[in-house]
Amino acid sequence: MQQENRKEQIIRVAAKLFKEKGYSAVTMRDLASSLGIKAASLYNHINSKQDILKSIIISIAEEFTEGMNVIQVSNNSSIDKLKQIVKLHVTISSQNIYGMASLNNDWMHLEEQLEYYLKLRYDYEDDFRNIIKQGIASNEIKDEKLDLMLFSMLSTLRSLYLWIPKKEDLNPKELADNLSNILINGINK
Amino acid sequence: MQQENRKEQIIRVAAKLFKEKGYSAVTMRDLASSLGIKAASLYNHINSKQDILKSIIISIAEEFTEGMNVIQVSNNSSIDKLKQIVKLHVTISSQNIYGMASLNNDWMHLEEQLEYYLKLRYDYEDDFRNIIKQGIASNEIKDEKLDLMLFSMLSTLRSLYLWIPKKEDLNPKELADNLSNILINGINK
DNA sequence: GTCTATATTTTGATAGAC
DNA sequence: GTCTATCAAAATATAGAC
Repeated sequence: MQQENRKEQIIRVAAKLFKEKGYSAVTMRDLASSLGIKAASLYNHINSKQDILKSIIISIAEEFTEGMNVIQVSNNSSIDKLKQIVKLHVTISSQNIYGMASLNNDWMHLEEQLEYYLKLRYDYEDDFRNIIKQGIASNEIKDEKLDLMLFSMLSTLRSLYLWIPKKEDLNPKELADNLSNILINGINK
Repeated sequence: MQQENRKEQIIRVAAKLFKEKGYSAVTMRDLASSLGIKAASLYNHINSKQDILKSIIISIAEEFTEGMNVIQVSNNSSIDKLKQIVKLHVTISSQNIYGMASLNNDWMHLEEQLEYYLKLRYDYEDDFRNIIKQGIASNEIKDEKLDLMLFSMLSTLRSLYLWIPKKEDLNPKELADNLSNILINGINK
């Protein structure tokens, strides 16, 4: 396990505070105070508050993009690709509980990187939609309300960061399996 | 249709801005500017920024509570109660697109009303969970992963405010029916 | 690498004229 | 009901000592 330097520590603690109150409501004094130093000292390690947000969001967004690229080129069925997507979200969310909050709620405060972020996001949704579409074409998935199915699955997956921390004894693989089952087969007996 | 007075207009426009940037990032000057007046003039109609947030969130939270109370006392099957919950979310979300953003993302900035809000929220989730539980007991719903089923449905329903605006020609009843079908029966063919 | 001191802007909110 | 003027506090960030 690699050692965490001060900059990484600042970003990690910032992400935690951003999850609790949102990016805009967290001050550099709040952040410094959480680290036991003065606000001015932060600037020896980071360029700006903006820059912290960028570090948090962009790295996670790129993880999703890379994960989706791997899934796309696999030769699995559409349903299996969906299961891989669920696993991707569970894995990344488990490892970035705090960062996922910023990704979901504070992306609009990105400035120079906003356009880049939005492109990654739209491309991801397009890839997701196309996998469902292929599943409809191959008769694996119901041929109705494509966008609504996408929205429903994506909403649940994007909210995982809120739910995972409430279940301490969570096995990521088991969660992914159970969640896949619910999303694909519903709750009906 | 009742006429909107200035206070109601302020709250409505504030909710829209809060959805775009979050409560903390919207200044009273932003809000005033959107209304074509000066920030100081706002205070002839409202007490504080806090008070605007409270007005937005609490009224919607109480709508959910009232809706859930009606559903609970009905004599419907558990599956039908779940369908009513879906309809409740679609209806309230359709009519409060902007307010739903604050309810979901800015509730932590409530101050005096925070405790009250959290009570409404927890009670709502408990009622929702109990309806699923009854469905399991009556053999309507799969007997597995109660909390995960609850989380999955609630995540989708709470995100409706993000999705509804993208579909202009939306019929709330049809949306509720289609969404119920997806949540209950899944996407599998 | 952290501190004190400080510059500059921006914030929510009030007083009082019209 | 809106304005101008203003306050006091809080914000991000920098300079320079240690």
